[in-house]
Amino acid sequence: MDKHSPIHITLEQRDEAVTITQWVYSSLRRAVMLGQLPPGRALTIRELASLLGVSPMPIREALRQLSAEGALEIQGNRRVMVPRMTAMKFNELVEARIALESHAAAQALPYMDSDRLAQIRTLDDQIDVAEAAGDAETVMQVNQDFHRLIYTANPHQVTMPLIESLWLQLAPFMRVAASNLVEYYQIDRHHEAMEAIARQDAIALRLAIAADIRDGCAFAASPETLQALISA
Amino acid sequence: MDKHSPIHITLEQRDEAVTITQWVYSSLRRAVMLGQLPPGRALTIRELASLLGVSPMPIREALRQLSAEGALEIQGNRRVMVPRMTAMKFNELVEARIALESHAAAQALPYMDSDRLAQIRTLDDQIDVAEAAGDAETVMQVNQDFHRLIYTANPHQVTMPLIESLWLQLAPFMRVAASNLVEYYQIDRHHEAMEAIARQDAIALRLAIAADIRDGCAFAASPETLQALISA
DNA sequence: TGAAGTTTTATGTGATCACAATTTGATGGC
DNA sequence: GCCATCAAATTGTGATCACATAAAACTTCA
Repeated sequence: MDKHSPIHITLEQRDEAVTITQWVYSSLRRAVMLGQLPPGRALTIRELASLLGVSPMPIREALRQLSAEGALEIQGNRRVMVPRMTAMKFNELVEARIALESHAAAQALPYMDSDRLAQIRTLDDQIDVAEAAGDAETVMQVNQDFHRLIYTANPHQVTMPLIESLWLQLAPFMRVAASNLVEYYQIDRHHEAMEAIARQDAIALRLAIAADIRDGCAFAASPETLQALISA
Repeated sequence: MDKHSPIHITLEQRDEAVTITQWVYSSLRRAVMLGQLPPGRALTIRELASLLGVSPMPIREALRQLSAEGALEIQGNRRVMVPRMTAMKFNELVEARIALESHAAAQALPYMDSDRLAQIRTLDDQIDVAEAAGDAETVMQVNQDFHRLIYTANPHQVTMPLIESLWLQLAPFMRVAASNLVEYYQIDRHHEAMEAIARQDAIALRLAIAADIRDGCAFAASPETLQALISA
């Protein structure tokens, strides 16, 4: 049944109030985020359907949505797979993140209030704890929440879906790299960002976000790491 | 059969080599671009199916893809529609365009060659012609091609899908506004951009692109025009 | 032994159907 | 005249099926 490598997806509890398609979507989305789907591996509808225990229909819809979001790629053969990464593409994704997220942060700054800043500080503390425990998985997860909580201060959301798309494209490769090395440098950048928010200093915030992203992705941009990611 | 207002979609010729879903997708996409689908109007799968003369299945897939791209919006009721516009959201979309496209232009600049620049100049001439003829439709169309041809000089594309998403969200409202007024100011900005490309001047290119977008959307940002768009 | 041609299998696409939930339109009461 | 209530119609969701195409496996020949 398995073409090349077997696939294992950690299923989450199925909520009755939600449609099967939505459940399949979030399941597959997390599988992509966690790097559970090998890049280049062809995903067949029927295989995923039996894997998740549903009919092919919700799988089709979820795959199309994920493809539209850049998480998956539809080849000419009409086969769908996790896109393969290249060093140049990785760099482009990081640069796009910097451009979009520093902009999103600046646009969100005027809407920031003390409540939200307090929540952001809480997340930063959680990252601290996870970092000390060497839990790279949680660090990445909460780090995303940290960034999202900043950008979503802006009630007129147009950038967040675009940013999520970039995260989806980077995540499977970031994770492989992150497992090698738990970083602690981000703390400084996060503090810079939080101070900039407190001061309502847009320029400083942009710089802090940009530096945070660049630092967080720099280790993966080393030739040997990238090579490992690509061939993986 | 029609809930509130009747819908008319200009169908393009169905290419046999392409799947029905793809044809439906491009048809609906263009309908959104041309503002043929009234914002807020609920789109039902069966209605579109009979309108396009296909089964509900390809419609479902196309709607999901367009929703993932931000062209359509799925409400809690599981109803799909063209998102309504607000003045603030319009502004956010324009600012996001500026941030993303000026970045994309700068990232594409090193890859630009004389062949592509010549093609870009050709498109600018076509805009000139359409402008003189008062053909706002063609102006918008070719103007998009103009921008796209700049950004896609970069062979490692990650920003173009994001930019297309912003275009999709803005287009239906831009068109309504553009029908009131055919602009000619863009020519200057386009010349600035092309000169910057010829000089490989990234900063000047960023400024030209940003100014072009801002100018092109400024007329729509006037309170009265926006009000007309929102209530339309 | 290896490559080309043929058969067999697997897969995506699209149509049809059943069902539950939502919306709509009518009805009755204040 | 207006709103709550209920019945009928509509709609999205998901499953199953048929078919054309692509991939894979097998056979055959050089």
